[in-house]
Amino acid sequence: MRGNVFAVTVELVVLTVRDGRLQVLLVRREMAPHAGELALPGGFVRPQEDLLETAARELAEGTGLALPGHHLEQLGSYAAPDRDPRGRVLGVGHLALVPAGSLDTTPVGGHWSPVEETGPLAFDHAVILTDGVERARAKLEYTTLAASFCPEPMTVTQLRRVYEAVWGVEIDPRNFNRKVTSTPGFLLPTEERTSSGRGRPAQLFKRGPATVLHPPMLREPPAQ
Amino acid sequence: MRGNVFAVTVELVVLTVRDGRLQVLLVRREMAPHAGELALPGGFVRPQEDLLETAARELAEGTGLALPGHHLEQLGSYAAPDRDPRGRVLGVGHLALVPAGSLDTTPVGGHWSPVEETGPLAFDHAVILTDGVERARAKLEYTTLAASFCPEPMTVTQLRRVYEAVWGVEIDPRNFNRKVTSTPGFLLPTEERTSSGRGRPAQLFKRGPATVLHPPMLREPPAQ
DNA sequence: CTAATAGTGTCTCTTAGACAGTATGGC
DNA sequence: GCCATACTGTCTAAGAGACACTATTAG
Repeated sequence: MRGNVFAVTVELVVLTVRDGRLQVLLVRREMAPHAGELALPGGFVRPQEDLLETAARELAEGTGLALPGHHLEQLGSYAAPDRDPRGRVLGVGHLALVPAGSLDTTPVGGHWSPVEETGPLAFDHAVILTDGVERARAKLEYTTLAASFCPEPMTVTQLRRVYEAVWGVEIDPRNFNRKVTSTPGFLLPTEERTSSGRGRPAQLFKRGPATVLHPPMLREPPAQ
Repeated sequence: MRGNVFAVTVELVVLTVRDGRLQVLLVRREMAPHAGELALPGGFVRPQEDLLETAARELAEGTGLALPGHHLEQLGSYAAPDRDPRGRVLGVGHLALVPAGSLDTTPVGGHWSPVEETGPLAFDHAVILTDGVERARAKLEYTTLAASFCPEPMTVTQLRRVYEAVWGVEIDPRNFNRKVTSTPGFLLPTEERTSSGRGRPAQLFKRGPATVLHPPMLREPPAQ
């Protein structure tokens, strides 16, 4: 067969919302190259694996979270000739969204870091992280993906906190409530309500079958 | 280095609008595997090339079109273990949009086919084609990418025909005109007008600097 | 009672969609 | 004149943003 020969890895951008901020799962590399530096979790694709299988396996190994039940999608591939000193390595970035609270214990060998406070990362992982964060921000606009950041069941306020954390903006609670509850299939009401908490108990919802938002929820102010 | 070894190819979904229909550039394979079958243009990534460089080179070889001036973006990677009988080959799909009329001569070794009328394609190229078409359809909603399908300068009607062909819908010319001319930076008016044609001459526009549409142009009817 | 959070209602402004009507060319 | 295409104007309905207000809990 003609052509150059590559090793292929999968890199994971695992995002969650903790303490009101968008955070990413990072690991410290134990082996060369870039030993001791922070990096995205990931690893080599095995002989009989498809890309999504590798990503799901790495997610399970790194966080203990299993599919289905968590959002996982491919971001894109990165193959600059000099991105890995060992030779030509093509990295396929993936985006995973996990609900807050599903990883109360610190994940094995990794830790959470606010996406705006990650220092330099190994390889080109900073670029992959930027692309993953932007993908997540964009998808909140026109899909119901924000619910993937929330445990089930959830309150409308929890969902709104996700939008505020991911976009870094404040959203009017009343207009937000009207928007999400009037979008068919976004949130399915249950009969239950929150029990703890200081104020009036909130109604609990489950994720609905809708995947796209029509019309979308736009984040940018009417740009001048 | 651990891990499996891959060959890496770039596959191109080159789209244009001809005769009021969305069409894709296909080539007939000369060599095994899948000799004689229709396929997307593409080829192996060379030792010192990045993915976008390979895609630009293949686009130039297959169509004679050179970057910059044409839209080219990565779609995603396809790496099912059995997608190529020669062994493990990872294919990176790319989407290219070329203006109608920039390829009046039939491209070397290829031909245009309406996207709804392509028969079976070699490898998993039908999947890549579907993903590319859906990406193009989605991007028309919230970007100014439709202008990449038009030669410069263009009329508002030409731009509307692009939306109608890509989405397969009819759009009210008057509302469309109001929408695109009131979006800052989408179309830049010129002093020129069309000379040939049967009716009133139309004003000619150039592509503006805007890349995103705020608010977007939604394609789906208020779904019930 | 007060504080805190949840949820509803109302008004305005913008914009999409559905039309009618006018303008300017070729023939 | 006629026809074709380009372009403008007007009305209506839907949704976003900006508020005031009510509801239900803990203390």
